[in-house]
Amino acid sequence: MRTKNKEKMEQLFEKRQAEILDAAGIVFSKYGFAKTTIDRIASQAGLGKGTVYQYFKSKKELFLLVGRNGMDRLKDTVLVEIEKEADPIKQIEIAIKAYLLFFQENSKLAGIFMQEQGEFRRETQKRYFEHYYGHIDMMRKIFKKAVKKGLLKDVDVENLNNILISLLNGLVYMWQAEGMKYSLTDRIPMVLKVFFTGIVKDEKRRQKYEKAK
Amino acid sequence: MRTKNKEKMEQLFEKRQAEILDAAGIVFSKYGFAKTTIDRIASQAGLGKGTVYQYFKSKKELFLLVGRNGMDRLKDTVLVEIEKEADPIKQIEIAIKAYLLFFQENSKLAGIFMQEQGEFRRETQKRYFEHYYGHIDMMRKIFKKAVKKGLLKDVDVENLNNILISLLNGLVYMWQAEGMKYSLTDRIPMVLKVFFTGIVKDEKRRQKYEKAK
Amino acid sequence: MRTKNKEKMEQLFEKRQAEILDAAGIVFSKYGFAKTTIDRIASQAGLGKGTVYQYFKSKKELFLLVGRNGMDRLKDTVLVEIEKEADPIKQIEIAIKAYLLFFQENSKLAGIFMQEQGEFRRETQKRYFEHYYGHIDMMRKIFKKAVKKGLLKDVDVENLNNILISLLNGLVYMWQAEGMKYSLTDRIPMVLKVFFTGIVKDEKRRQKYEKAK
Amino acid sequence: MRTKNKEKMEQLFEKRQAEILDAAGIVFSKYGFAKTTIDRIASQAGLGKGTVYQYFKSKKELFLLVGRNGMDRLKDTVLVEIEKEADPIKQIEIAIKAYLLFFQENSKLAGIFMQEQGEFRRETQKRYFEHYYGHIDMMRKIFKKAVKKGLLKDVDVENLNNILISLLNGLVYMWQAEGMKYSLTDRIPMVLKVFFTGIVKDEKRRQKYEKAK
DNA sequence: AATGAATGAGGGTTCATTCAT
DNA sequence: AATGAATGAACCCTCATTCAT
Repeated sequence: MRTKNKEKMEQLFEKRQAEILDAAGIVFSKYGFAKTTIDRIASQAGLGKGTVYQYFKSKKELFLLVGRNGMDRLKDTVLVEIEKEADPIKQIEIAIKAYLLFFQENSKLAGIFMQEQGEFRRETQKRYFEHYYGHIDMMRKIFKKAVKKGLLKDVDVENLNNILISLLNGLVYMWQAEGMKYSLTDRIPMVLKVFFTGIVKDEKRRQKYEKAK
Repeated sequence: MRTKNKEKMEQLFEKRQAEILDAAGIVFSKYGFAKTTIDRIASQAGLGKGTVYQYFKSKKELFLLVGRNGMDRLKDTVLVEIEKEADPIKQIEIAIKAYLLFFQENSKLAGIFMQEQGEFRRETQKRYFEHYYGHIDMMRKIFKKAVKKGLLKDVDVENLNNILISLLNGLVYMWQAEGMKYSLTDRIPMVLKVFFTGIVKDEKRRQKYEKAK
Repeated sequence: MRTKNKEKMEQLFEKRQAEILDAAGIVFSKYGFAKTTIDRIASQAGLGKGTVYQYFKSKKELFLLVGRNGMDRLKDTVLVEIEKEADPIKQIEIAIKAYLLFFQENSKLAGIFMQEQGEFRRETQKRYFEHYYGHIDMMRKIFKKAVKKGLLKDVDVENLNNILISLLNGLVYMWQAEGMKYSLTDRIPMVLKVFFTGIVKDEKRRQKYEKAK
Repeated sequence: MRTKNKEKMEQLFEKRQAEILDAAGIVFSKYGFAKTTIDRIASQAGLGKGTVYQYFKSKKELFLLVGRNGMDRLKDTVLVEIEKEADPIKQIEIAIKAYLLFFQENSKLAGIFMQEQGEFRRETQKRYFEHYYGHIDMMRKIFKKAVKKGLLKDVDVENLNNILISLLNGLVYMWQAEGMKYSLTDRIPMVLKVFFTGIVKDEKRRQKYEKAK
């Protein structure tokens, strides 16, 4: 009986937490960190201001958790998709698709990640990238496998991974910055084409750029 | 006489403005927008707080102008370099190099651009990209020329341009976010290789991704 | 049957009340009024926060009752001791001893009385002294008796009483303020000597101060 | 010129500080620490809230400084009076008079000292008594001199000093607590009589209490 | 022109109190 | 009767901006 009650309480607690996190995501993404007030988050969640503080100890923590939460979901989403495939090249393709689709569907998060970098980079640098890691590391392994199998050119995987992550982030940031006026996922074929095959036509010229590792 | 005096005054005014802008750049990049106080900017510039307000109407304007200023310098730098070359592919190569070199040498600006996106995206969206435009448009023309000359694959230039800008921005952001622990310019060869020739080795597979426009 | 049940209930109620009062005494004396939270009192009492409010209507009332409670115990203690003696001078001696011993053994209360004066003096002035009264009045009567019997100099009893109470309170306050580093009861002989016989040796000089009533 | 200007500024600064300290003294003594708002202090001083914070870094600091300030004035006042006399017994008499007169004229301070003890004793214990020290030490020296000269009974000076300070504090506290309904200075003759000559008439009984040191 | 003292709007946070379970 | 989740009033403090000198 007691145990059951306790469980119920915990479930309620987590439900509330999630509700507030959701509300916070909406408000933060709409107004940005600085102009968001706890009052607004509370009323967005249909709660009193004090209640928010029962679940999160500060505005900053709440903001950071919205971000972390999104990160986790991003990683999970990508992971789930990747595991459906065995071929490394296909996996890269899928990861790119999943990544861009995720932000298309969770566009609020793009702005929040950007803010987090801008506002809290100095303090959360390490923590921030620890969370990226799951994702980055996943990609790194795929790249390694692909190189090993001779499917990819023999390049430095770290470097390559860095480039892909940068490209994807950059696409999302730009999309956000331009007001999400176009479909992010529509860009996927072109991204794959460029990333996989490059843009230069002339073979002689291509050779020239193949030297890099 | 009068006129001369007036000119002198104007020169002095602009010199002061530039000094404050410099000071602001240093302080904003160190503490971020929110934690920067006008007091600190003033004392960094060796001036009184009130004086800052003689030259700029608000903290926000000052911040935005630091950004705009950087943007202008970025555009000019890239432009100057590009004009030294006639070959479009070389121009692209040069633009990439100049872009990354610029941020390596003006690393403060990367953080400021990031903040600007995070804090003021909502309000400055248009103005912000108007300034990117100079730069973006420049690239667009080069891509067009290259496609026309048959040096590049026949792809949608808008889309392609978008991808390159995203890649470069993404690289700079990530470099910043990771604490500028490595050399940004060292990545150039690899960036060129990927962007120009792609990463996939197997010809059959490459074909598959060439379909996109 | 019913009555018995009711009595039991009342006993339980009073037991709870006393428990909470105890807990409150501990917490208030440790953290002071302002920094004490009802939550802490509740958990010190092993109860829920809401329960505290079933027994006391506010934090302030609770605090004041802790004080009043202590007062009552002080008065009772002194009274019990005094009644063992008939001689007024002895009674004064005993009262002084009992007073100081009480605070030595209930040192928490000294701090609480001090706070009460500081925080609530303005509002509780009358109520506060009504409770002192029992004690003060007791002393007054003894002084009167002693003067009447010619054991004490013929001085204004009100005034004298005031002085003794002040002296004792002052001793306790100072002892508290200095961190209770010494034994309060060790001071008793000296207090008696001063209060009963004064400190001036020279008889001529003594005469000079005897004029006051 | 510059120097003169600087001096003027400093004078202005100190004048403002003193004004705020005064205003704070009035408000704190009227409402107590907890119920005093910085806003009220500011408006009492005829200033804006922010200005108070230019001169004092927190409400607490301000409160503590009001106290310390009073302490210093008390010590100075007593010192000045004492130095007018050479005879130790007279000096004690004068100190008692000056002490009680000071609080009669600065009755606000009594409440503030009380609060300080109640609210901040835990944190300021040492600092608090360091400030009493000037005063206490002064008295100690007088007592020593008086004992040495054979004017006082040969008792432990530390202990005696403690008793006098306690008596005086106690008188002030009680006077405060009872609403300052009577004149504190009117009590002086009686205080001197008791402290100097004691209250017991009967010589045989007096002997009994003379044993203590 | 340069200054920095004065200002007060604004919001994060705490916690006594309430009330539905 | 006991509980503790929900509440919102209350207040400290910061700092961009103004303005008199």
